[in-house]
Amino acid sequence: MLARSIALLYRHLMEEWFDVAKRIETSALAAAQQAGLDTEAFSADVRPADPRFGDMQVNGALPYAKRLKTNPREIAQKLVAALESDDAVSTVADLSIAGPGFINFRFKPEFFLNWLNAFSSEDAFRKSASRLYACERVVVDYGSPNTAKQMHVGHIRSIVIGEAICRLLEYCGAEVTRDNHIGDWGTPYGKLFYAYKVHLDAEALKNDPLGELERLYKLGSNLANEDESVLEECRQELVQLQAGETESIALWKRVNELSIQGLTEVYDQLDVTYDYYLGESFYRDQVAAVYRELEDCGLAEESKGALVVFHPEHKRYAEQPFIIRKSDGASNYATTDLATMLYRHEHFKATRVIVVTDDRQKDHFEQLDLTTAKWFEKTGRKRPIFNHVMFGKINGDDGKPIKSRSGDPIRLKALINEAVERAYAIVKEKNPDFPEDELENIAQTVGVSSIKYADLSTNRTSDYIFSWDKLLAFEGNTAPYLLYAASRIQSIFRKIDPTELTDLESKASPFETDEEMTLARKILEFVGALQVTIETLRPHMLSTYLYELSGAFSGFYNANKVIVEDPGQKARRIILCQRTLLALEAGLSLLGIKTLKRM
RNA sequence: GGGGUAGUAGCUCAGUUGGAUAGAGCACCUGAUUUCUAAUCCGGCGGUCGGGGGUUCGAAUCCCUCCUACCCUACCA
Repeated sequence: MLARSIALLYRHLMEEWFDVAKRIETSALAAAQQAGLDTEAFSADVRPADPRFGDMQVNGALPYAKRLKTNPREIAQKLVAALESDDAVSTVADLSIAGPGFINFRFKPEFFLNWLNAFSSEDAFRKSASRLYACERVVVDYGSPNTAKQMHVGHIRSIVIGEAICRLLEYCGAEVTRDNHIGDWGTPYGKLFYAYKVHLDAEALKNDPLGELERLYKLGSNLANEDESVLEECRQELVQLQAGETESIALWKRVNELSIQGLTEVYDQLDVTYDYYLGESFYRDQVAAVYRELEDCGLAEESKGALVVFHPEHKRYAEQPFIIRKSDGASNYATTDLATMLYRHEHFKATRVIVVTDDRQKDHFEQLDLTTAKWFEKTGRKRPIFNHVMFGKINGDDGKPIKSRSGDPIRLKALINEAVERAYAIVKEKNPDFPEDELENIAQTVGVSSIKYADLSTNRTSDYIFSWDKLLAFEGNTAPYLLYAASRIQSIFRKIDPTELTDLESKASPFETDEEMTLARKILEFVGALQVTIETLRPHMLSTYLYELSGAFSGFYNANKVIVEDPGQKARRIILCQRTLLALEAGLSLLGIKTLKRM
C-alpha cells in the first residue's frame, strides 16, 4: 500500500519530466530571472549533450553574454547557482560548467529508473505526446496517382512519407483526414475510351484492371499517332466526356472504380487506407467559382489570353504567372488546387493542409500558397496553414533515376513483390524450420518494411540511391536491423515466467553498467526525437533515433544478460527491455512499419 | 539569364537550425559465440565538410563569390 502511494507520487512528480528538454528549459528560464538576467534577451537553448559531458546541456549563457557583451562563464555560474537552489532540478541532476559556459546536466541513475517507471506504457507515451498537435484538423494529400495507370517507383515516396506524417500527427493529437487527390480527369481519357470500346480484353480487365487499362491507353495513344481518323475519334470521345454525355460518364465512372480497386491492392500491401479519393474531377464544377472570386477581388488578370495571378512583391512571381485558366479557356491544376484548398477549408474545416509531392512542384505550391493567402484574406476566410512536404528522386546505382531493364519505370507492385521474394529467401535460409505460413508472413513484413524504411531513413529533400543489398541488410540503418532488435526483445520475454513481470518497479535496483545507462538515456530521447520529427515533418529524424535506440539495445544485449540470478538486476534489465520495445514499436508503427514476434 | 535543391570518409548516408575533438553503416584490419536469436557486439583504419573570402569566443551550418550535378522558369501535373 505504501509502496503504491509512493509510486503514484513519483508518477505525479515525473509527469512534468516527460519532455526532459522542456522541463529543463522551464527551470533555466526561472533561474535566469532569479539570477537577475534580462529575460527578454535570454533563451535557454536546451539540447542533448555529448555523453562525455552529460545528458542534457543548456547553452543559453553564451549567446546571452555575447549580446550583452559580458563574460559567458560568469553568466553560467549565476545560472548554475540558481538552478542548484531549485530542488526539482538538484534532486534529479548534477550540474557542471564547461568550456566557455556550457551548462551540463548529468541525471542521477535513479532519475532514469523513475522516468522509465512513470512512462511505462503506450498510453503514457501517447497521452503526453497528444498535447503537441491537439486542436489541429489536418488534411494530408498524398499518393495522388493518375487513374487508369499502374503505379511505379515514382509513387512510393509520397505514399510512404505521407502515411508516416499522418500517423505522427495523429499520435500528437491531430485529427487527420487522408485524401488521395487522384488524377482522374483530362485528355488521356479520349484515347483510353476509344481503345476500350474497340480493343478491350474483358478477361484481362477482370484479372488486372490497371494493367489492362494502361495497355488500352497506350494502344489508343499509338493508334492515334499512326492514324489521323483514330485521333479524331479520340477527340470526339473526349468532347463527349467533357460534355457530360451519359454513356461517356458511365464509362468514366467504371474506369475510376476499376482504377481505385487496382490501386487499393497496392495500398493494402503498404498498409495505407484513405478516407477520401477526391480527385481532380471532383473539383471540375467548382472552377468557375474560383475564376469569379479571384477576378472579383482583383487578384487575377488577363495576360496573353490566359487568366493569371502575379505577385508583384515577390522577386520571381512578379514576372512568373500562376496560370489559373489557359488561353484555350480550360482549367489546369492550379485551378483545381485552388478549388481544393477552398473545399478543404469549407468542408473539412482544416487548420492545416499538407501536400506530399516531389520537389519539382515547389514553385507551383509556393504560388498556390501565396495566392490562397491573398484570396482568403480578401474574402474574410481563415486560411489553413499550408505545408508542401516535398521530396527528391530515387536513383539507381548509376545515380540516375531508377528504371527497369526495358527502360520503363519499375512497377510498384513488382517492386514490392521482389522485396518480399528476396526477404523470403533470406528468412528461409536463417530459419528453415519455421512453418511455411509464418515464413511468408515474416517475408511480407520484412520486404515491405525494408522498402518503406529505405525511404523514411533518408532526408526526404535529398535524392537517394536505391539498393536491394543495402535496404535488406541486417547491418546499418535498415528495417531488418530494427525488426531484429525488436524480435530479440520478444525472445527474451518468451524465456521469462510471466509471474516475474509483476512489481518490477519495486524490485529494480538502480542502473549500474555503461550499457544500461546508455540505453536508458536513449529511451528518454524518444520524446525529443518525436518532437523534432513533427516540427520538421521529416520522418528520417525519427528513423535515426530508432536506429540509435536499437544500437544501444544491441550493445546492452551483448554485454548484459537479462535473465540473471540477482532479482534487482534482473528487474531493472527487464524494465529496460520493456521500455525499449515500447519506444521501438511505437516509433516503427508511426513510420507505418509492423514489428514481428520473431524472425 | 533568374530561381531552387544538393555537393560531408573509397561507397551509401546522418549531423537536433551557430556549440565542445564532424558521426554511423558498408568495405578493409582485428577481437568476442558451451549465450536471453552472432541476422549481433567491442576495437582499429579512414576527412582541406566542393574551392576561396567574410561575420565571432566558436562555422559543415550564417553572408559574399566561384565550380559541379539535377530540377523549375506561361498555359503538363
